[in-house]
Amino acid sequence: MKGMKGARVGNADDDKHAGLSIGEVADATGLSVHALRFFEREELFLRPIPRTGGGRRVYAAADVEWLALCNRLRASGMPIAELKRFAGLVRSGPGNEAERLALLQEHERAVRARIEELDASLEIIHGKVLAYEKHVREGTAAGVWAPTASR
Amino acid sequence: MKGMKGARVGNADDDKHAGLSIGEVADATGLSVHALRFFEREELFLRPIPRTGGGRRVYAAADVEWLALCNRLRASGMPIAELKRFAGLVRSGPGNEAERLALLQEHERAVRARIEELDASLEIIHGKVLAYEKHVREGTAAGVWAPTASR
DNA sequence: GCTTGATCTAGATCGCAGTCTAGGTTCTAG
DNA sequence: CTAGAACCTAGACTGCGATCTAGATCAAGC
Repeated sequence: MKGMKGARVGNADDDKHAGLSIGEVADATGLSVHALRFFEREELFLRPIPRTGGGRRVYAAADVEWLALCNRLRASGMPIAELKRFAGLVRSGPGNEAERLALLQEHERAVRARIEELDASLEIIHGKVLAYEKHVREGTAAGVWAPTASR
Repeated sequence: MKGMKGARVGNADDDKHAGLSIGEVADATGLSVHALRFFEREELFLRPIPRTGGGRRVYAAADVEWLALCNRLRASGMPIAELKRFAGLVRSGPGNEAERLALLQEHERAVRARIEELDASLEIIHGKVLAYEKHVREGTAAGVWAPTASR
């Protein structure tokens, strides 16, 4: 029972999972323990993460859920600074929902724009792929290949 | 006629545009002159860019076309290192088309995967936006908002 | 000829988002 | 009691992709 991380054995909350260690949260979210500490320094959590008597972080399921959303926002290109702003809004409680909405809408807009840009690039790239496929298949220099000329 | 950069006045190739200055290429491609020099150091061009007697770079239309493709590849997330590899393949002339094709196919695959990831994130984010819109409209706490709890 | 703007090289610096290190401390199984 | 895994803090370092600086040169219009 060495590599069992923070699971307090025979603690009766083996199932209830009252608190999670940083390692468990890392496993659950895919973030590294380094990243989790970094996120905390950057104030990306919705609350100060509480500690055990020994000084270790004790996360709740809600923190993991929040991190899952953070992961989505990050994966869709939201910079840390903006995520931080969002976290700050949520942290300061009700009353700023319109602001949060605006932030999310703006991000949604950005993501859609990014997807469109990728679609446009994809079209070009796919065109190149087709040209090269044809070239490789038939030997016809339909794309452009001369080292000096271009492409 | 001060800000006319590299256009050689009355040189008869006002229209033919035999050679472009770095500034003109910057304007044409959206890359900064710094970036263009950086690209050259990184060997991303298909040829050594020739110089005037005075040591200034003289680009050809083909270079601009190549940069346009580079921009597309970069915009779709291709790292400089991979672009460099591609440039190297093209530079070394015919005979490696299959390798170029493989590189482009792999990139196409990566771009499609990235788009799918963004689509997935977008769905989540849009869901949040809808929840917040409803909340702001109706005051119903349908999303999750408590500062301590989560979200 | 002189001023002004564009360009040159080499190298330093930047922002982002972590990642890693050093030097400890805490826990838990055996 | 002890080994070893997991954890702690503060701060240094990394990789990428530029971007900027310094100090000089070149080119064009007046």
